[in-house]
Amino acid sequence: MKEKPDKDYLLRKLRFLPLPLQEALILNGQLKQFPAGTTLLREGQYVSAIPLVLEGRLKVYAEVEAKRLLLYYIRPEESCVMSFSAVLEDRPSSIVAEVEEDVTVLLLPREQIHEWLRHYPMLNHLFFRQYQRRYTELLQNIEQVLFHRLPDRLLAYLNDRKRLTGHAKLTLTHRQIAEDLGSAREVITRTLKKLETEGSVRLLEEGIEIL
Amino acid sequence: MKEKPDKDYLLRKLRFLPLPLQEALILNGQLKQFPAGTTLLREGQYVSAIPLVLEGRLKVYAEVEAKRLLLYYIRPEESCVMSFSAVLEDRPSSIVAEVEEDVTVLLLPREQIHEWLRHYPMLNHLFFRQYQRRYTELLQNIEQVLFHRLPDRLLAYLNDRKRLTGHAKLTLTHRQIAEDLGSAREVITRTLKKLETEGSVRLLEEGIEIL
DNA sequence: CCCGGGTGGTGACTGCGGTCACCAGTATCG
DNA sequence: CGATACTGGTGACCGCAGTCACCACCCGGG
Repeated sequence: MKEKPDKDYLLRKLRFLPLPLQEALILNGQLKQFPAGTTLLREGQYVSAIPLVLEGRLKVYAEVEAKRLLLYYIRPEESCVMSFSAVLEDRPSSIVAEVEEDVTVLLLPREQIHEWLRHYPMLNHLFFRQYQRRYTELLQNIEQVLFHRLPDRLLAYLNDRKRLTGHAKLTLTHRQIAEDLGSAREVITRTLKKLETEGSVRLLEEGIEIL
Repeated sequence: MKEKPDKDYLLRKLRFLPLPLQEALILNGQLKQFPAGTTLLREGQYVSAIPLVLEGRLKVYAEVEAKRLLLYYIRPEESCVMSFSAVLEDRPSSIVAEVEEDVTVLLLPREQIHEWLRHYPMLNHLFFRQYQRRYTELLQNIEQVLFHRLPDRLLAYLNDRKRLTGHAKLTLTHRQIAEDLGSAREVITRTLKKLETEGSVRLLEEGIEIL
């Protein structure tokens, strides 16, 4: 029975949940930290725990034959719906999760999940909301891909990043952007130039400024 | 208090659910039928009930500026996740639902849903599975759109239809296919020809045969 | 009967964006 | 110091697929 020094931290981070659920999660969850750049989950892997992000940010991709498409970000108080399905259906993951900003996650062991879902309506509700959010996000994404041209998609992406980071100046390489959008580096360069002449962005040495 | 003559029918169709839940659904649900071609739900509409399909088939589209993309089908014992979110979050629908084969649906009033979700773990589980299924379907869809060419997408679509209807001969117009794939009629004609020369399909007067 | 609506079929054009090849600038490291 | 490996930048090319403008059918209704 080792005393958990993290308990105060956890209690603070889990305040958005009802108390009995907090206790259960703290007792059975596993607190972990990962530095930016870590790949938490690869395609085809099985998942043994559902991650609940407390701090930092994860990026989730679909990956097909070395090509990637950014699906969504996981921010504090959020979780990963793909891991839900992997756990609830016991199927391998079809996505890739990477750490974008150093994260602290609470790993919820799959054994207890079903029971918790029954006992704590709040957790159930949280999971539902997650599914619903991710679904509409994915839907918007597919609409972007199918019905909008690259300039629009790129601008939408940049605005997302702006909201996400809180900065109007983004320090992203063209290559990174290309990967997130499933496009090519040169194409992004060209398109950014185009957006600049249109006055939507300004290209600086330090990064891209959204106007 | 009118006697429900549909009760036997409903009991038969709801056998996949536990008995108390069956009773609750039968008591409060509304049985409805719609002929093929009916549009049940338009973009921007609010939803007041969650449809549970008992017979027939619905088609669900995303619609953006007169362009469509087929998202999924709803078959017996299934429901519509977009209506979940519309009900649970009280937001307007962003999709279109059409009847493809005459359907019988049981409409579950939104007022009771939350309570049922709490009281009947089975319903809760059913909803989760629905979300999960739709999510992976949508994911596959987006991968198709982004990473695969039209011939592949078309072939995948045709094989879906084959599984769905059970017939290897499909009676679809090129226009219908184009709408489902968010493409254009002429393009589908061309691509079908290409698939025929490759030996993947055979074009007959009565329809398309999948080989 | 013709007319209007639906089918499928085809050729020509076009543009988006992915690919290739290459260049220059900068930073890091042995 | 040169070697290497990142970055962004650019011009040429080209293929997929969306669009336009047709045509030939076939069918049902007035």
